[in-house]
Amino acid sequence: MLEKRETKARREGLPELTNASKGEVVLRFAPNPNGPLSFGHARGLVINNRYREMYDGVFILRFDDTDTKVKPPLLEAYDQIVEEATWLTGRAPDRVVVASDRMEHYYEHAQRMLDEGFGYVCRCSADAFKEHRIGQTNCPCRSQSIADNQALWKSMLKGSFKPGEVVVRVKTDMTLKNPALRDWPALRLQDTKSHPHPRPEIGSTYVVWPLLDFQSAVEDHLQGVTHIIRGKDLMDSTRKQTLLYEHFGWTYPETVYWGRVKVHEWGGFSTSQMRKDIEDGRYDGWNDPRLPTLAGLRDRGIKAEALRDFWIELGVTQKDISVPLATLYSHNTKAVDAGAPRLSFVREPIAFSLVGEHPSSLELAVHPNDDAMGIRAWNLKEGKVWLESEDLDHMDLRLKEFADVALNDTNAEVQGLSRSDQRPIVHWLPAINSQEAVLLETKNNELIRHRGQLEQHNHPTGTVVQLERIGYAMVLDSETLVLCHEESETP
RNA sequence: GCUGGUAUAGUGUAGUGGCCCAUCAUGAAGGACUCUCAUUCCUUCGACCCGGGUUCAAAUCCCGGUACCAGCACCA
Repeated sequence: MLEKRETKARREGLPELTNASKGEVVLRFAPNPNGPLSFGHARGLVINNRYREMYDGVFILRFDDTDTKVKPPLLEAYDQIVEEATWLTGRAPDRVVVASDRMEHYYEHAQRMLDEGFGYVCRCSADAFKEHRIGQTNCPCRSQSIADNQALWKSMLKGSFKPGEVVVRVKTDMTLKNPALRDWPALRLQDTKSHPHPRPEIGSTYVVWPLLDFQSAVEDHLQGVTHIIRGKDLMDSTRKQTLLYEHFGWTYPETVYWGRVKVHEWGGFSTSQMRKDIEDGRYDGWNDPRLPTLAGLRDRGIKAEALRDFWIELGVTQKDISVPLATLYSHNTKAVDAGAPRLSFVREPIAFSLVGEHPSSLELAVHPNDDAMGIRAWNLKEGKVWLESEDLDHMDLRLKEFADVALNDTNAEVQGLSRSDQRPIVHWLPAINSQEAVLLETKNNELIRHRGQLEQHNHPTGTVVQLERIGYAMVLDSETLVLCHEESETP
């Protein structure tokens, strides 16, 4: 009976990792620091970290910064990524590894590859080699002697070749079924004179640089990585690297893949494109609320907890998926509501004078479900109040928590304090308790500025409040707020 | 073209031969509560890509389609 119920129960959280035992799991996540972290990176961080938690393992953050031209690293990104990862996972990475600091290790292994004859220096052009790959024929360089390879390698290191002229390949088999695996390139040359590495301590020091598949494979072994969780676009990487591991006599880590994720509301944002757009001034910075970056999300009030719940819920299936932001927002609402002080914000305010008998002050709850959060005191002596112009299509309104009123030109006549009928309830604000403010809203990649009157408060910058009848918003400064969850575009 | 991968409600997800006329979340619609278009609670809607086969029994195994995605870069 009991067993039946257990097997029927829905699996919670992530599935078990194969071949994993507590205390012996080493995981890593390796972004390219060519910009700060994006929404998609959060998946790698969250999933890897949850597994670290489950198995009491080690989590490594690694910077794969081995390309200085196509995807040049951004110097500021290194620190920012560590900081963002810490924010997201609630914990600093156990280890931070920077590939560009580990070049000697990669050289050492390249050397060994040539010495032991499972790698060679190839002087074919990219096009020429492509022919060999398609035709399943060996290129002439493949049969060079070990001594020739060693000599060529020395010349490479000395800088006797130009980028594009020579490359180090892993000897696999040119007749392999999968063309992607045939004698794949492991290291190449980069012109670091005209494209220096942005880290000053690296700069133009090296001309020979490892490619991802080689660098990553060697580094995973050096760091003792046991499980790799990566996108399925890297499935062939696994196969290439497994071939290399066989040559070295190593055992390849267990791998798990996830599919592609698209967000309905965001098209294809690439880090390189965002970087360009920011430089061109189309966005204010990496934390612009319109951008799908971690910084952008954080700075408009999306909590790390919501991001974590979101990604754990999606799990690690290999399906390519497309998710609406509404799902993330629903997680964020859960994370934020109980602690969000309520505030009144009147957009496009119209002034009215309160006439008739009424109390001179009013006390409102900071949070309707939590008395402990205190009260808000409003002063009604002056009598000037703000109403939202959109609410004025009715002349009889109920001012929330206060009174039934009848509107005429400029007066709001108090008809009674208790609710007497089903007239609409609207939010409002005494002028004396309010100040001018702007509410930012992202919509269709635009930034809309709603001007209005905001209830005075002393919540610090970064507080997520709830603007009654509008939505959750984060305090940016004394007169600016940003809406956390923009309205859905497809109702 | 070659190679590999994936297909469960609108969107995600659970499910590894009988507990499944299929789980949970989200969404939509309705309702309760509430002096917010919030929160909370309740109800309803809605799916196993198609066609064969194996089996007493298939979402689950096999075969064949179809669709979508990825790799075949001196990017990561």
